[in-house]
Amino acid sequence: MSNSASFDAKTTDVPALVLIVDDDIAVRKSLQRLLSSAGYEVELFASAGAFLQRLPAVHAGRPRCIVLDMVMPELDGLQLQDQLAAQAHYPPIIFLTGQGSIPATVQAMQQGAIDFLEKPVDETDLLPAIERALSQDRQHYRHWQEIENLRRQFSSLSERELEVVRYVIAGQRNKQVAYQLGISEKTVKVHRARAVEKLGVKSLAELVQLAAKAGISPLG
Amino acid sequence: MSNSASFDAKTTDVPALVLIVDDDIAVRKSLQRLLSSAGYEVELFASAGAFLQRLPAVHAGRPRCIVLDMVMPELDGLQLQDQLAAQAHYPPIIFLTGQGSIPATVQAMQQGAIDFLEKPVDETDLLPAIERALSQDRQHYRHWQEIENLRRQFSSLSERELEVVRYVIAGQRNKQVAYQLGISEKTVKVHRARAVEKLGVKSLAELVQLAAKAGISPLG
DNA sequence: AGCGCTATTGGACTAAGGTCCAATACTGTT
DNA sequence: AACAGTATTGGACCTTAGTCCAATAGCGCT
Repeated sequence: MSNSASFDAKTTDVPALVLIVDDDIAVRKSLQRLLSSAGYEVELFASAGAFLQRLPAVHAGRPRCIVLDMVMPELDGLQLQDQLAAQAHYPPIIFLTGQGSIPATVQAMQQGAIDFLEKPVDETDLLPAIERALSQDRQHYRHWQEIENLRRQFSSLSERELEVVRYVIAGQRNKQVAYQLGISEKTVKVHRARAVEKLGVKSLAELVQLAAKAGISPLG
Repeated sequence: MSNSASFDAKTTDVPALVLIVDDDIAVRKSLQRLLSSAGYEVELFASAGAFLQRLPAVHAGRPRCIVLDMVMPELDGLQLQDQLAAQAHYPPIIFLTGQGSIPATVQAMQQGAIDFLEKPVDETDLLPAIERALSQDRQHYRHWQEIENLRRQFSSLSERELEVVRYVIAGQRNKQVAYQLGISEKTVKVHRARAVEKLGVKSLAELVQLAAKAGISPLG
């Protein structure tokens, strides 16, 4: 009836998920042991390709991060990072590397990696890095969720109502809006009142701020 | 002109300024030669302390960046970066290092360095890094300047006027504002009109958006 | 055809905002 | 003491905005 599957995955206490991508099975197993015993849920991937297949199913409603090997056959770590950066919300990345170079480190960090560690990795380095990554993911998710909720509210407006709102938040008078839309001022008032009611705001000031947060651009 | 074809300092207005901090005089001279011939204005500093003394006089109105040696006696590069991070607008930092370690690289990048290069540095690495740094500085400066202009506009309001504005952008009616301030509604109208005139806005919507940009927090 | 949603308009009325006018009082400066 | 700036208030008047009420028309769906 209404819109599609609206998941209100209330981030109660979902266990954090660490996604490990490394072509060396010994490394995977070792990391899994370490991170599992530290209380994280862990998934292992032997290649970037396998990881990319799984990623769409990894729900964003729980804290996640990626522990990513730098050198791998086919897609290497930096290339995978590129792929991820192309999409909207991807988990924070912690790079691991056997013989890391400074240029590679710099590039990874410039592209947004949250940390870059050398193998063999010590847990006193890895665990804090994981926590920072998860913390960032939580924060990003909360922010993204807030925006999404706003978008959902605005999508409950009819086309006309939204149109009116866009003029109103641009500072136009009802009369001007009516003229621009070729309708009567009365109608504008109705749409405006409906919009205000649907969005649950109590003043024009609130409406303007809400629209700004939701990224609704003014018209006129 | 002939040897640095693609990376001349193409600052349309003010010449860009590169601040070089290195305890090795040979490095300083070499960088000065390279960057001067590339069209940048250059200042040299033999220590972090000397640099910090000079910094307050470096005007933010021109594009600037810092080329910073990692290892130095007394304050080293990372410590200087810490010092700088404490203050409001500091120039983007490009690190140089003789024998860099990956942890140091990561730390520098996490703290906001724009690049991290190894000595001896090649100009095909350094010049693009400088341009990125200057570009970022220009952008930050424009943003900072915009905020400052807004703050200046708002500081032209009287205390009372600003107070009224803070209530108004919170969505309060004139009547409510009058009650909260213990003055009459008429007076609120006057202050409000004055504020709107001083700020050069034509509607409440604009006022709200302007105040939000300037970081004016609502009241009530 | 009937139902529900959306868009549209009108009248009458109240509340609020904006704009003219003019006035008093306190402050700090010259 | 005279002056400029700010804060304050009032009245009269007009323009907007918001709120009741009620109504018509198109659209897709059952």
